[in-house]
Amino acid sequence: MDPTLLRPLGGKHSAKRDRIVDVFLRQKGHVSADDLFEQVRRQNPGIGRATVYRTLQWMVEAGIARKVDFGEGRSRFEPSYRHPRHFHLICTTCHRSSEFLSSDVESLMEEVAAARGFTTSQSVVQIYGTCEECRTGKTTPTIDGATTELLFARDALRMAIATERSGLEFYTRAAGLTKDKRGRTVFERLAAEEGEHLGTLEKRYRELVATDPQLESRPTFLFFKGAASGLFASGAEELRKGVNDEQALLIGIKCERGSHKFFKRYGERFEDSEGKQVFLEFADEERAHLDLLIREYRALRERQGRGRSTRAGARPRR
Amino acid sequence: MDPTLLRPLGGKHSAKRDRIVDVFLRQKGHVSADDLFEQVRRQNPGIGRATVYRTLQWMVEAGIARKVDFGEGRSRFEPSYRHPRHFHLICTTCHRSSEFLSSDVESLMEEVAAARGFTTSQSVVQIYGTCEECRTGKTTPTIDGATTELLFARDALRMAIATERSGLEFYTRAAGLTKDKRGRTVFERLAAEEGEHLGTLEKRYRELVATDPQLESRPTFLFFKGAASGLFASGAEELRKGVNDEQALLIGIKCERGSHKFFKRYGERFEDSEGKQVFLEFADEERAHLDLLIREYRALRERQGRGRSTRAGARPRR
DNA sequence: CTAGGTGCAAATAATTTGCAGAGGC
DNA sequence: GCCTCTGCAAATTATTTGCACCTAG
Repeated sequence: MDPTLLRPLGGKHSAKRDRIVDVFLRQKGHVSADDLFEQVRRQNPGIGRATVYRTLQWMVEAGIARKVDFGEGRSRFEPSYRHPRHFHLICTTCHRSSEFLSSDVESLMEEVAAARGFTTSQSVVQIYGTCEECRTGKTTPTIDGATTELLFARDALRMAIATERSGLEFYTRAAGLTKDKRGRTVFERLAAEEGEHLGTLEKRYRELVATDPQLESRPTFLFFKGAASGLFASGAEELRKGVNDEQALLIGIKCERGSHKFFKRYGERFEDSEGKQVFLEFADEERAHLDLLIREYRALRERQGRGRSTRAGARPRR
Repeated sequence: MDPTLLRPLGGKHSAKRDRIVDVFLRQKGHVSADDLFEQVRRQNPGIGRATVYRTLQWMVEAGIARKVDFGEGRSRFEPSYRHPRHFHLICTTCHRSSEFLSSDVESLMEEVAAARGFTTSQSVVQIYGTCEECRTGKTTPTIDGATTELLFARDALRMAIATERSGLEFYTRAAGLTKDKRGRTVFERLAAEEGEHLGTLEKRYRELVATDPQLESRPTFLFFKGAASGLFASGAEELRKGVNDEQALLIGIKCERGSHKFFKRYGERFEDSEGKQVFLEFADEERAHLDLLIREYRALRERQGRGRSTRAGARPRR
């Protein structure tokens, strides 16, 4: 995680190397070795080109930097500590590249690698083609390094909001449906908490958007069809079909499991430490919800005299 | 599709260029420009290095070749006419690479590109890490260019067999379950046809495996979680829960739709023209099954006096 | 006849290396 | 003091280009 932990790997400390690393980490987009050399040179004459190359090489080995190839005949580098794996759409006409993140692609790649007994250290996804602008002449807002962190935050928040919104709907509906009084109280409590989360997230979202008026109109950065977005929504859908108390609990358990995973996964990737904290906190709370629902489910079954048995609750966490 | 169609693009014919293209297309793995130059030189002295470079450049533009970068400081090339998009697992220790294909990754990438208004010409997925062999010392069969087509056929057949097998189970079970005589006949007929398909596919599979005794033990090449593999299987599962005639038809419709799509998609990619034909033929037949089921579904509803209405059948094809 | 293809050798461009000296531990 | 880092310049490597010549259409 922390790049400084990796730094000592290669040998002795050196002021010059530290300067290079420093300049590099401040970089926004993708630098070529020579770009970096010039930048370093400007602030710090007396550093040789070879040292920059050597340091770059060492940073890649140490996992601080990632080498990317846009097919221009020279390599470019990017700091790797942010989004361990983001991908590139590369326009072969204007030679600009825009980034995106896709959890779905990531997890599929993990599966494939695992199936082949391959231990992944890093993955590259590059899609070459023609960008909208080059094809139609219409200007589209570009995504440069500077904005990716904002976009990440924006999209993660959007998804979180969608999740909480449908969570709220789900629990409200479930509370209305549940006959058992105790169960109803649980659902009401959860609804209240989701509502609170929703408020927090929406506030953060508004604040974020306020920092950059164009932010909302920029294209999607984070693609994620999995767990989060549709989870509670489809749960609410199921409720509409009519279910009994027990089924409602089971659906809730499934949803919270996904929800917890979502907040955990993206919380860890947040760069903005405040945002990260919010997400990780929520992850914990969703976990607590999950446990609550599981307890409730067990209690229900026990009251029904069926005891703990066949399904769910059997693996309360993973 | 056919590379020869693209050949005239760049200008005049030239015997030398043709020689280079020829040697290149015969290549199995990933050649570097210099590798190719030497190969060409061997058979055909008097061809200059520059010409090889120029031809390679031109082949990439024309779509005959694909440039891949394994981070060795030089480019490698592969013929692109086979599998438009396959991906690489690259071992950073032994520097060997093995290929795989994943429909799921492909379709996700298509979605992302489309969402950004990006027209894709080619995509690169490279996963760097350590292969099983380098990590454990155990030797694993490698996949070289020579075997990918066989592996593709093997995996496509395996999936097809699994599909047909569960299709057979599904229809047999459905026939047993259906009360209506006419409906039963339909299911029986479909069961018979799936059984026949299954026979054909198993025969092809046996023949294929006979050509290379090690084929079965090689690792998976084609990863595909989507539509096909689990479709009928989950359909059969649903049947077990108990459904009425109408529901059985609806499930069948869903399954056939996926099945048709599967055979179509992979049929198109088959290199072996006989295998291709089988798949495409099956795709047509599955389509016919689909139409039959839809007709049957409508008839059923009409007999029940409910007429054509709300769901399914509304969009018989897409 | 002429635009484009080709060989060779020279040029370029990115990156690496040899070596003498500097600096951290 | 020793081992590693560093700057500089020279070397190496992959790829491109200039130019005179050749060849298909």
